[in-house]
Amino acid sequence: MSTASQPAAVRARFSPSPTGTPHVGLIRTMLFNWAFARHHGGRLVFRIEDTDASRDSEDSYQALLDALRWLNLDWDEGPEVGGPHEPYRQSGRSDLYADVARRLLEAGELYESFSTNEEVEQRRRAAGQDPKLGYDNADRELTDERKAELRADGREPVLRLRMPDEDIAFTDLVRGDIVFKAGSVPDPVLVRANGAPLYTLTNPVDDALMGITHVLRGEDLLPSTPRQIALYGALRRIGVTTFTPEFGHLPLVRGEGNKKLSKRDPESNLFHYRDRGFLPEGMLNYLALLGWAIAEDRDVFTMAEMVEAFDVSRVSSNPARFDLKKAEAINAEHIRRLSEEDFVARVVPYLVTAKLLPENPSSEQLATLTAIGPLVRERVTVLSDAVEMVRFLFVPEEEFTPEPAAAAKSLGEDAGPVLDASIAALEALPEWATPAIEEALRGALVDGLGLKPRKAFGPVRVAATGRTVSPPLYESLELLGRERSLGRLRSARS
RNA sequence: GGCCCCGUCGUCUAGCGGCCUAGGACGCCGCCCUCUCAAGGCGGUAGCGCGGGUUCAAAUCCCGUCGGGGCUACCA
Repeated sequence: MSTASQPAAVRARFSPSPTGTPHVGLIRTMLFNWAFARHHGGRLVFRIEDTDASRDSEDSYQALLDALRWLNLDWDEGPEVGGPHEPYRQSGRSDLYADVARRLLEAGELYESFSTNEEVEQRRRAAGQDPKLGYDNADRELTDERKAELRADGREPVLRLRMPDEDIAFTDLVRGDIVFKAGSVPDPVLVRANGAPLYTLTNPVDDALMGITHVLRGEDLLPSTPRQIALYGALRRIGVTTFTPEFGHLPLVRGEGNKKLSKRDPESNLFHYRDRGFLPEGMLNYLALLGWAIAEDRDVFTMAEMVEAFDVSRVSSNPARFDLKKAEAINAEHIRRLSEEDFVARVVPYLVTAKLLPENPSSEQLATLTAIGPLVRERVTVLSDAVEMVRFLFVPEEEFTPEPAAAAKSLGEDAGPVLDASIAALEALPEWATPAIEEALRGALVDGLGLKPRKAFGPVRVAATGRTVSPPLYESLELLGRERSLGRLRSARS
């Protein structure tokens, strides 16, 4: 298909419908468009396709903005930033569509169609064909008299696009040459009988009006490409645009099993990951891996590096399964790369949500968190993991109590001597610091009681932190302080 | 059913005719380190769907076949 007059400057776009919660597949599409536009120094247009009032919602629209802002994916034209093609929400562009539709109809590119689904189905059956073949283009050559009769019957027509009777071929940016045989795509409805424009009209018309040069979207939209290219032909003939954009179809993101990740699947909800404490950079890095690789031997990278290296033609055409384990591993790596200060800043909101810290933590609390930070940073895969890991440091003393399972395992009968020896050794300490604590405990338990290190510290750990798994013990005790540490050991003893 | 897309370890991928005895990552298993858990180090497990053809040579090209997926609305 012709792409003559292709402009030099890249203009990509992201054009979701505000339905439901932001979906990881949708965000992956945004990410690739963003990286593509940024890599080529082009512009990214963000457009909201809200022409279906029954499904769209303001909440979903707000959630979309929220998601993009959280991820730091910005756009050059669109909601909240404006641009030369306002408005960027299709619900505010009705007049534009009506005008283009009228011109298309006058030029004979569109025609009035009165057939109901039932009638089409009947005709298909009568001809011995599968009704699933859809509309049969039967209304293409309706006479004015016939149309008048139908109108007199109280019927109102939809507007359909007259598809060309030839193969439609194009070169997909990720898949290469694709051909749809002539006659395999029925004339699509572009405008409803009530005059409301459909996605089939609004999407290509806006792309044309906004000068979009590259359309990167999910593979699920591949079958709609021939009719869009056909519409583009019509739009060029009536002078709405001078070129047809290039198309690239991104592989589907699948969930467990082989099915496309559905919006109904909780694993597809982007906010689910944010709530658990995925970092934006970790999430984005993983999403980028769904269909793209920065290098043969590397899979952790920053967005700046992605922008630098991104190349659509290197996007895989295989569907990709969303693998939570891998996503977590990538995220954990990004967490470890955080500076100490940054890690603390990012983890605070999760501690606040867990009610371990007040909205405005005291400088003392922040100092404690900063001290324990590096030790927990390498032990979490998502930020919310930090909550249970530092709980023992921030929980009100009267509420502190070892986890039952941990207590059952490590604070039984034989823990008595261990706790007694620990208490005695720690009480005698002149200085409450990690090296001294270690020396005292080792002396009392390993040398004194002859215990294996592995065995020796379990009861102390559970008594002091409440869990069998904790940050390193001596550091934890130092931060807990002499008073609280000894208090907990004593109460575990009784 | 029709149209279209896809087929390399369990998963994501590298591979674009010889560098492949198929590389990396996650996962999984083992060992080391070790106060728990991690992190880190070392090692291991596992794959070109199948059948033809082209070629001196095929994971790479062609055909077929089988399998998976998407779409098939007056949704987007």
